[in-house]
Amino acid sequence: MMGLVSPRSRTAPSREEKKAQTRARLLDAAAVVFAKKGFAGASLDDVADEAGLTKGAVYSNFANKTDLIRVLLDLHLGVRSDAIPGEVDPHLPQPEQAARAGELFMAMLTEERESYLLELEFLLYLARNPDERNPTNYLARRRAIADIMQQRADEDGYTLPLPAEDLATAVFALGAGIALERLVNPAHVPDDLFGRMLAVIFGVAGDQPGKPGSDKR
Amino acid sequence: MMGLVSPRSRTAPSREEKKAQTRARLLDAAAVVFAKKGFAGASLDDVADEAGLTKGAVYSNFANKTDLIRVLLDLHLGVRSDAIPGEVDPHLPQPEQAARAGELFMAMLTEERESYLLELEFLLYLARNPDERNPTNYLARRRAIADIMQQRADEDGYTLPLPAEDLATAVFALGAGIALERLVNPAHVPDDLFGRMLAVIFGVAGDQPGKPGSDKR
DNA sequence: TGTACATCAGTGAACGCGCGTTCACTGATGTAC
DNA sequence: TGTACATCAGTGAACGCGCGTTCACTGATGTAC
Repeated sequence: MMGLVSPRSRTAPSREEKKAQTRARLLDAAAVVFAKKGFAGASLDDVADEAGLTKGAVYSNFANKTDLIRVLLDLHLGVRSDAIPGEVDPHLPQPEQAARAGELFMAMLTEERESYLLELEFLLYLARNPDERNPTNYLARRRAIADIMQQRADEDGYTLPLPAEDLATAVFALGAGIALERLVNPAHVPDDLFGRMLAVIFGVAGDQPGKPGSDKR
Repeated sequence: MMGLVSPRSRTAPSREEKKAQTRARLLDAAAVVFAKKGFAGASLDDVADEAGLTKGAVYSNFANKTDLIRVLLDLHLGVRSDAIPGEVDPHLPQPEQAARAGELFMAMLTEERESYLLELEFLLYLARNPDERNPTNYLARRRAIADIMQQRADEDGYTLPLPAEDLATAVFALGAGIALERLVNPAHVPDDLFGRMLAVIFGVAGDQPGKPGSDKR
């Protein structure tokens, strides 16, 4: 998100700018390192090294390791998959929307295995530290998806098989479960499984095996 | 003086027996402690304390911490949910089978939160250590479920919406995702969500408006 | 504009603690006679 | 049956290392005049 080039950019960067930059580098490095080794398994030296800095830089920008984890958590959780509904053309027929959404999700999993590892680490952390303020915008995200699903169902004149919010929860859960399985056994999960399941769930399950003669439109 | 007992129990236990018992106590303790703190976060002192023993007992029974993790992994992975299909009465109508299986799964989640935390820790471990021999009997379990689903579909005369193996993968994934969400936000996942989704997926989702009554052959 | 001083982000070394691992030992169990 | 020795599971102390955290310092940036 670099906007207009400020006059500053010809000058030496200000202290504030440099500090913000350092902080960002540390957070990026932490995301990489924590995904790879876990919160407990990764050291602050690992993080600093990955960022090309020293541990002192970490302590100059964060109170301690836990604080770093919390800030990172606020920054990352759930960001991954929020963009998908907006990228699916709502004018396509429903089964193709399902297939397309499934495809996008699977592509994301493949490209950003690391993000998902980090997210799992976050979820475990939250599950083990329930006192921790839960920064999930989970309910807002779920409502957003639920609204989209309801709206498209209304427009296209079909009925959702479950209340929209519950369906949204289930779809998230299915995605998370598929992601998890893929993380451990990539070969066991076909690429189009998520899309096909979406089609089944939304009740427009195209052709079924053993049922010849079903026509695509 | 207690009366007659089996000869063994009057005798002092053999060395071998005592060792096996110690090993079992350590493994139980490790399951508890690793679920609570994670592999990296929990120390062997924690494990030994939980078992009422000392670290030396751990090293007398396992080569090192990694070995303990591996043995525990072999022992626990996937054991949780395998029993469910056998507990569902196959003579019930399909939607009730779905509801019943969902109910059993949810009850298990609630009662054995710790087991699922441990399983997640395992999965993360496997995802991060792909060299590790993957001890999952995952494929066997999947095939077993797939066979059961196929068989019941055949008997009751309906068609599975996806090839049985893929459907089994998806059902596992849905369960895992629901479990994950529940772990973090127990209140956000209705108790009967899994059962209702199973009913939807298996195509007997009560009445769907706009779809004429499906007849069994 | 230049000069002198103040600030403070990041450095690098140090500290102390907890951890995984090792090891000499002990005392109960097993074995030979 | 009893006696003498061997074995070995588990103990408890020790070791060394890596970690989170602290701190005196440095040198670039900021400020006052």
